[in-house]
Amino acid sequence: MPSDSTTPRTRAPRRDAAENREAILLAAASILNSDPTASLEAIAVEAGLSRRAFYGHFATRDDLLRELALHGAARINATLDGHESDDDEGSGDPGSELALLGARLWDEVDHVRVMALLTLRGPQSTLLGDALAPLRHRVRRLVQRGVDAGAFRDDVPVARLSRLIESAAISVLDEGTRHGLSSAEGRRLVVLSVLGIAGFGHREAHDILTRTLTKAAR
Amino acid sequence: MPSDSTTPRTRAPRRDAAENREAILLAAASILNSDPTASLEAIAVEAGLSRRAFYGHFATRDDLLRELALHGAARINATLDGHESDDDEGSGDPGSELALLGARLWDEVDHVRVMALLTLRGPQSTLLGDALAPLRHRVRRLVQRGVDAGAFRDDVPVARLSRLIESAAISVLDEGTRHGLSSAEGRRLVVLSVLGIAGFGHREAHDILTRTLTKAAR
DNA sequence: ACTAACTTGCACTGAACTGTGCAACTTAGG
DNA sequence: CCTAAGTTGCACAGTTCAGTGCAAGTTAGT
Repeated sequence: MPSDSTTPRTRAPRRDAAENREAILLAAASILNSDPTASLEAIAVEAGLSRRAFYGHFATRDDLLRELALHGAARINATLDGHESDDDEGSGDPGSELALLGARLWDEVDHVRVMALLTLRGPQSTLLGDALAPLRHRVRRLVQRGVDAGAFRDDVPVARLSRLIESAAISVLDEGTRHGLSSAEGRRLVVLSVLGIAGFGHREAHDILTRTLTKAAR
Repeated sequence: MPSDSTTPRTRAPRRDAAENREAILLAAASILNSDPTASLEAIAVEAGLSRRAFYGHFATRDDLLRELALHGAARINATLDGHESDDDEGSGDPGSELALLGARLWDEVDHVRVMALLTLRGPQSTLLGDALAPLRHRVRRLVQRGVDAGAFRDDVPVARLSRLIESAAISVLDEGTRHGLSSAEGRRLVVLSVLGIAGFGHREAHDILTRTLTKAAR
C-alpha cells in the first residue's frame, strides 16, 4: 500500500510495487484512450494485475484519473521549462517559436491524447484544464506576440485563435492515433497545421519548418 | 407506440406523438453533446417526457443513437445535393468551393457535434462513418482538385489533408459550443480555419472569404 | 362523447460496475 | 531463512442504469 510518511516502517517497500503502479498508469492511458469509460477490471488486467490489487495502489477510480492527469500535465509543463530560458522573453520570431513549441510538444504527448479526451467533456474536465493552464498561457502569450508583430492573423481574437491552434494540434494527434503517423511525420504535420491556423500560407509554413527544425537539432 | 406497417390501424396516430419523438431527438442531441454517457432518464426529462414514455418511441438506447446518426447524416447529405448541380463538375476555383462548402455546412451542424463526438470513438463509430461517407468523398474530391490546380498545399497526402480539414471544421464547432459563437462568426471561422489548413495564408483566405460569401448571397 | 393513442408512475429483473473485508498465497528484502 | 510487502480470489454491499409489465390516467382524433 502507499507509504504513509508517519508509518513506522520496519522494511523498505518492495521494488516491484512501484513498477506495477507505473504499469497501471500506462495501461490506463492506453485503454482510456480508446474508451474513457473502461472498467477498472479492464485496466488492471491490461496492467497484468487483478482488480483487487489495483486498490492497493489507488484508493478510487477518480484517484487514478487525477494521478494520470497530473502525471501527464507534469511532463508537458516540464517540456515547457526545458528550453524556456532563451526564448521566453520573446527573442525569436513568433512563427518559429510556435513551430518549435509544437514540435517539442509532439514528442511528449502520447499521454495528452487521454487528457484531451478527458478535457473534452466529462465530470473532471476542470481538473485537466487547471493542470494544462501553464501550457495554455504560454501559447496565448506567444499568439499575442505573433499578432502584435504582424506575423499571425489579426482577424480572429487572440483568445479564440489560441484555442483553435490548440485544437489543430490535437487534431493531428487524433489523426495519428487513428490513421497511423510516424514520429517524424507527426511532428511535421503538427507544425504545418498550427502555422496554417495561425495564418501562414503553406509555403511560408514550410520555410519556417525547415528553418526552425534544422536549427533546433540542438 | 411506433406504427407497425402490418398493424390494422383503426385511427390515425396522434399528432403530438410525432412532436414528442422530435423532442426526444432534439434533447438527446443537446444532452449527449455535453455528456455522451448521459442516462435515458436525463434525456427523457429534458424532452419533457417520462423515462417510461421514451420506450414508446425507441425500443432501446442504441435505437435512439442510430436514429440520431442517420437523422444528422441525412441533413448533411441533403445540404450537399442542394447546390451541387452547378459546381460538381469543378467549375469554380477550389478555394472558393471549399469556403462555400464549409459555410454551407456550418448552418446545418448543431446536430453534427453529437455525431462528431460519437464518431470520435465508441461502439457505433463505424455507423456514423458510413453515414458521412458522401460528405467525405466530396471533400476529398475537392481537395484533390485543389492540389492538382496548385491552389492547395501539396506537402501532405490528399487523404490526410482531407481529414485534417474535416477536423479543423469540427474544432470550430467545438469552440462554438464551448465558448459561444454566433452563426455569422462561426461561419466565418470555419471558412478561415479550413482554408488555413488547406494552405492559404490569412490574407488570401480573407480575400476568398469575402469574394465567395458575397457572391453566394444567392 | 367515445375510444384509441399516448403518457405516467411504480415495481421489478438483470446487468455492470465500484469499493471492502478477509484468508491464503507468493515474492522480495533483511 | 524469516517475515513484511504485495498479490489473489472470493464473497458481499451498494449504486446506477437499461428494459419490461401493468394499471390508471390524460389527450386528441372522429
